[in-house]
Amino acid sequence: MLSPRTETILKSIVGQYIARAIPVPSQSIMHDYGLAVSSATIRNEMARLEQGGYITRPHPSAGSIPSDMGYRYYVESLEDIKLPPAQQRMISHLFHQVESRLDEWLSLTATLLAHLAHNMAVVATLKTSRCRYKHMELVSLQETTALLVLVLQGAKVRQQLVTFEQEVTQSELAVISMKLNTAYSGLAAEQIPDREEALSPIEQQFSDCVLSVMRDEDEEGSTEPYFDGLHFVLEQPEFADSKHVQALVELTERRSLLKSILPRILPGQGVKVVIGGENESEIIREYSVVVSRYGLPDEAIGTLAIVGPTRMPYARAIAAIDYLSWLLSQMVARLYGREEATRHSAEYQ
Amino acid sequence: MLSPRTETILKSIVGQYIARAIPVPSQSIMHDYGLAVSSATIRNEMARLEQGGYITRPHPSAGSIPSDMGYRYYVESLEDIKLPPAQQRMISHLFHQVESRLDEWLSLTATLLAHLAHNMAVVATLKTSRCRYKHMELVSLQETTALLVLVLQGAKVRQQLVTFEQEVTQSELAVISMKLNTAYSGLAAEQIPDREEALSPIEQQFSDCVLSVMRDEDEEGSTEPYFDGLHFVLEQPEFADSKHVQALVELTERRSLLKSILPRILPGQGVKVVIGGENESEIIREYSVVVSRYGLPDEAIGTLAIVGPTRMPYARAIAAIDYLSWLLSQMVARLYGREEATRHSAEYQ
DNA sequence: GTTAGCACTCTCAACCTTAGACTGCTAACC
DNA sequence: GGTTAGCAGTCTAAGGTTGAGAGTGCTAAC
Repeated sequence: MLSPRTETILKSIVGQYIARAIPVPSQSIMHDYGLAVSSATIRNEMARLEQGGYITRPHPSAGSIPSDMGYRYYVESLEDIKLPPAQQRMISHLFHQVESRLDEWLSLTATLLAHLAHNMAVVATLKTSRCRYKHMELVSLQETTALLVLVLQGAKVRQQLVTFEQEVTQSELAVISMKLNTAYSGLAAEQIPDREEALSPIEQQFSDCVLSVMRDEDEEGSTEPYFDGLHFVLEQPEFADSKHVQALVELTERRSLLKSILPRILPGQGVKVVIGGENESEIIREYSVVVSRYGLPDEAIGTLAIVGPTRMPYARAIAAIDYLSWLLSQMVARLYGREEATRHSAEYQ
Repeated sequence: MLSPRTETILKSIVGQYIARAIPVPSQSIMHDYGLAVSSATIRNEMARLEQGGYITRPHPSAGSIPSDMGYRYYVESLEDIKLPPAQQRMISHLFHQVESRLDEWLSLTATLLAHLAHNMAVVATLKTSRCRYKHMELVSLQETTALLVLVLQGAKVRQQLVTFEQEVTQSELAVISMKLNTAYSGLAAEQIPDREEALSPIEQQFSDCVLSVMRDEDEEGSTEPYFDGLHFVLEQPEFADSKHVQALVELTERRSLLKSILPRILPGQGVKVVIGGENESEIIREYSVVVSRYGLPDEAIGTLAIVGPTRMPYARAIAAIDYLSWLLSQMVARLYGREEATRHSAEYQ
C-alpha cells in the first residue's frame, strides 16, 4: 500500500513520462506537486518507490521511469474516464454520416481510435458465434459458370464462383436457389445435412458449396482486420531505431499474430489493459494493449484494440476504446435488428 | 556512350551494391571482373564513371555507390528476365489452389510479389472502366429494412442497406428486383435514367440506390489495395533509422498517396521502372517503384507495384511483376469469360 | 519527518588518436 | 596510348579522454 503522497508522486512520474518520454527528475515532480515539499523529500519517496518496484532508473543517478508495475498502479487508479461529450457527439455524428455498412464503420473506427489515442489501432471484424443461412442467390455468368451469392444472418454477404459440367440456364438456377432457400432458411452449418436424397446432383453441388462457405466462416470467423495509426507509433522516440518496430509491422502483416495480442479470455465486458511484460506473447512484451469487445454478446463478437509502447496515454486510450466499443455495439445491434445493447446503456447519451 | 568494359564495371558496381549495401571498392570489382585488369585500371574507369554521373561516393576516397542514373543504365541493360520456369509452375499451381475469388488472388499476388522481390508489394484492385449492371437481389432483414445485393459485370458484388417508411414483404421485394433486373440488365450507370415514370416511389428508391452504388464504383473504382512485405523493407540497412520508413508507412495508411507512386500515365503495357528521383512525387524520391498493369485493356485495369529502396533487386522485381501481371490477367480474363488475354500470350507457357 | 548542501555518479557531446580501408596520383612499363 | 605498381593522402570507425551538466544519495541540521 502506498501513502497518498507517494501515490501522488507515482502518478506524477507516470503522467510526465507519458507526456515527455524522458526520465522524470525530482524537481519536475516538485513543480507538478505544487511546491508543498522540497525535491529532497521527493527523492526519499522515489527511493521507496524504486525499492517497491514501481519505478526504475536508466542509471543509478538518473530520473525515474515507471516500470510495468508502476503503469499498472497508474491505470488501476484511473477512474471512469470518459471522452468529452463534444467529442462523443462529433464521433456519433460521423458514424451516421457514412454509409450504413459494417466495413465502413470498422474502418472509421480504426481511424478514430488511432487518432484519439495517437497509437496503432486494430479493429477485428465481427465473429458470429455460429453463422446462419439467410438467403442464397445464383447468378449465371457463363453457360457453365455461376456466381453463388450467400447472405448470412447479420447482413453478411459471401460470394463464390461455381462451375459445372453441363450448361445451366438462369431460370434453372432460379429454381435451385428457391428450393435451397426454402430448405435451409435460418439453419446453422451443422444443421444442414451433408448429403440428401431429395437433391439432384447439381443441387447437391450448390449445397456443398454453401456448406463449405459457412464452415469457413464459422472457423475463421472474419475477414482481414482493420489497422490504422502505425505512423503514430513510428513517431515515438522509443522507436527511432526501426528494429523495435518490426514486431508491430509483423502484426499488421501476419494475421495469425493477431490472436497473440488478445489476452486469452477477455473477461466478458469492459476495457482491459495489458501492460508490457504482462502480455502472454513474447513478441509484444515491449508494448501495451488496450482492448475491448464490441457486438452482441453470444451472437456476434469483435475486438477493438490500441497497441503502442508501454508509455501510452492510457486515459485517452481507455476512454476512446470504451466509447467506440459502445457506439459500435449500438450500430451493430441496429444492423441486426436488435433494439438495445445491454450493458452500460445508461452511461452514454 | 560507355565502352563495353566501362559498362561491365558499372554493372558490377550496381550488382554488388544491390547485394551487399556497402560502397564497392575497386578490388571487389576486379575479382568480379575476372582479374583481367588491375584495380588501378578500374579506379581510372571509376573516375570516368563518376565524372559521367553514373556513380557517387560517400566521401572522396571511398568505394562507389550507383547514382539514380547508374541504376537507370543498369535497368535498361537488363534484357528479358524471366522467372525460372519451376517458380512459374509453382506460382501458377498456387493460384489454382486457392478459391476462385478475385480478392484471394490479389492478396496472394501481394504476398508472392513481396517475397519474390524482398520488398513491399502493392496490389491495387481492378478498376472497371465503366461498371455494368448485371443483377440485383433484395433480401428482407426486418419489416422496414432490406439488404440490396448488387452484382456487377465481372462478378463484383456490392451490398447496401436500405430502409423504407412502410413495411415491405419479401415477395414484394422479389417483384421489384425482377422488374429492375429486366430493365437495367447490362447497362452502365449513365444509361440508367435518374427518374422514370414507370416506377413506383419504392421502386424509384431502389433504383436510386443502385445508381449511387454504381456511381461510387465508377468514381473510386476500387476497394482498399493489398499490401505486403513492409517488413522486408524495414530489414534493409538503409532504413535502420525509422524516420526513413515514414513515407512507406504513410503510403500504406493513406490511400490517397497511392496514386502518387504511380507514374502519371502508365504507357500501355509492360513493366515500368521508376528510380528514386525520377518519381513525380516528392515523398518517394528515396524509393524505386517497379510497376505494371493487369486485367483486360479498356475494360478492367488494376496495378501491381513493388516499392523499395533504390538499391533494389531490379531483375527479380521486374521478372516477378512481369509474370504475375500476366498470370493475373489470365485469371481475370477467365473470370470475365474472355478466353485469351492479348499480349505476350506466347511468352509464357 | 523535512530540508539544505555537497559530494558523487553518470551521460552526453566534443575532441583526439589510431588503425585500416580505399583512392588518386605519379612514374615506369608494355 | 593504355596499364600497372607503389605510395602518399583522405576518410571512416572505434576507442579513449575530457569537461560540463544533470540529478541523485547522503549527512547533518532543523
